[in-house]
Amino acid sequence: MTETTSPPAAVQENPAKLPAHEIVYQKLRAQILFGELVPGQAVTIQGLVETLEAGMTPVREAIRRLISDGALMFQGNRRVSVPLLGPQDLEELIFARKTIECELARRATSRISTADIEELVTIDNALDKAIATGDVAGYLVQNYSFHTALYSHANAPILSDIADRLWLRFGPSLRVVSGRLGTQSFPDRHKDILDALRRQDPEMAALAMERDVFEGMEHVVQGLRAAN
Amino acid sequence: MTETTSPPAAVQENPAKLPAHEIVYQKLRAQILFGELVPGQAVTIQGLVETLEAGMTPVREAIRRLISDGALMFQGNRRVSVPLLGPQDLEELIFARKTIECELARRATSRISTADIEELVTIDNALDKAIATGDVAGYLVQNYSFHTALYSHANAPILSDIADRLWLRFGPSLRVVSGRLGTQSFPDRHKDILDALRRQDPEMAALAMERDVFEGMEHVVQGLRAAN
DNA sequence: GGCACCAGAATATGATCAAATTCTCAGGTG
DNA sequence: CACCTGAGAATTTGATCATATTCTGGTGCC
Repeated sequence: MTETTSPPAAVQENPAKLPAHEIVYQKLRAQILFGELVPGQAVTIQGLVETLEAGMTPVREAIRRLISDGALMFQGNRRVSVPLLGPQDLEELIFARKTIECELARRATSRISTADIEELVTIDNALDKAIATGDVAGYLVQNYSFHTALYSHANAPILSDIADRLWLRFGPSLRVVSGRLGTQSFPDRHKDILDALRRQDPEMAALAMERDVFEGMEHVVQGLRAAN
Repeated sequence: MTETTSPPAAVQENPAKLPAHEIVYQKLRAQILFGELVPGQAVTIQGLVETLEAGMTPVREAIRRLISDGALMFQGNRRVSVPLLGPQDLEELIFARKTIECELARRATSRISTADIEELVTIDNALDKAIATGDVAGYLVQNYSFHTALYSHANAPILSDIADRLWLRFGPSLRVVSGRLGTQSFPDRHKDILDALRRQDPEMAALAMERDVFEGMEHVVQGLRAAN
C-alpha cells in the first residue's frame, strides 16, 4: 500500500488519458460524420459494446450525447437509429446552416492570420485530391475539416457548437449522396472563401459560404430525391 | 403482402411509462430552466442521486445529455457545474436567438389557427399576472411557455430544437437577473407578437420577436454587468 | 512550503430484470 | 392442399442497480 504510484515514470505511452465514454463518443461521432453508419440503420448498445470493445455504461452515455446532438434518433420504443432526413428536414438545415455558418465565416475573416489561411489551403488541396481520385471518405473528412478549421478562428464557441451539431445531422445523408453520385459532382466554393479571407472581406466570405452551403445542400436534396 | 410488419398502430399514451433517465432529465432540465440551480453551482452525481431519488446510471445519462445541450458544463477534471455566462457568450446567444426565433415566429404566423392564438393569449395573461405580482418562478415558466407554444406551430422541429437549447443556456442567468432586478423591469413584446399573428403578418411577427429577444437579452447583459 | 496520505466522488464493469421484437407453430380458410 | 393469420414462446436488447476501481482535492505533518 505504500507503493502508491510510480511517480516519475507515470508518463505512459498511452495518449488515452481520456475517459472511456469520451473515447466511445469520439469514435461513434466519427462513424456518423464520415458515413460508416447508414441513415435508417439501427444502433444497438450491445452491438457497440462488442464493436468498440467498451463497457455498457460508456456506450450508453455516448449514445445519449449523440441523441442530444441530433446525430442519433430515439425511436419511441427503446430503439435507436441513424436519422433519415426528409425534404422538410433539409430545408430547415439549409436555413440554419446559412445563417450560422455565414456568420461564422464573417467573424473568422477579420481574425484569421495569414498562416492560418495557409493551413486552410492545405486542407483544401487535400480535399481537391480526394475529389479528383473519387475518395469519398477522404472527401467527407477534408470537407468537414475545412469548415471546422475556419470556424475555430471565429472566436464564437456557441455558434461553432451549433454548426458542429448541424453537420452531425446531415453527415450520414451526405455520405449516401456522395457515395451514389460521386465526389466530382459536388460544388465547391472553398476557393472563393479563401479569396475573401485573403482580402479580409467579411461580406464576400459570407456570400461565398452561403453559396457553398446552399449548393452543397441542394445537391443532397437532389440526390436523396433521386433515391426516393 | 410480403411487407414485413407495422400493422398494430397501437398508440400507447401511458404517461407513467417513461424510463427513469428520461424523468431525471426532465426534472433536471426544469431545475436549470427555471432557476433552481445557480450559475457556477457545482452539480454532483451522488447529490442528484439523493435529491431526485434515482439510480446512478439514469442520473449519469441525464447529465451527459444536459452537457451536450450546453445546459451544464464539464470542467475538465471530473466536475460538472452550471455555466456562468460572460458578455461574449451573451452576444453569441443574442445573434443565434434573433435569427432562429425570428424565423420560427415568421413560420408560425402563417400556420397558427385562431384557437391557438387564444391559447397564447391565455399564457400571456398568466405571464402578466406573474410580472405584476413579482412571481419570479411564474414569470420564467410562462415566458418560456409562450415562446415554446408559439414555436410548436412553426412546423420546424430542428429549428425549434435549436431554440430550446439556447434557452437552456441562458436560463440560469435569466433567473439571476430577474431575481435581482425584479420581474417588472423586463420588457415584453408579446402583445406586439400576438397582434402580428392576428394580422397574419410574418414580417411584423419577426420584427416584434426580434425586439422581444433583443431587449430581454440586453436586459440580462445589463443585469449581469451590474452584478459583476 | 512541500510532500505523503486520506476521504470522497467519479468512472467503469458485470449481473439482473423487464420489455419488445422475432420466430414458430397450429388452426382456419379459400 | 397451400397460404394467411395470430397467439405464445424464445431470443434479443434495453434499463437499472450494486459494486469494484481509479482519480481528484484537501489536509495535516514534517
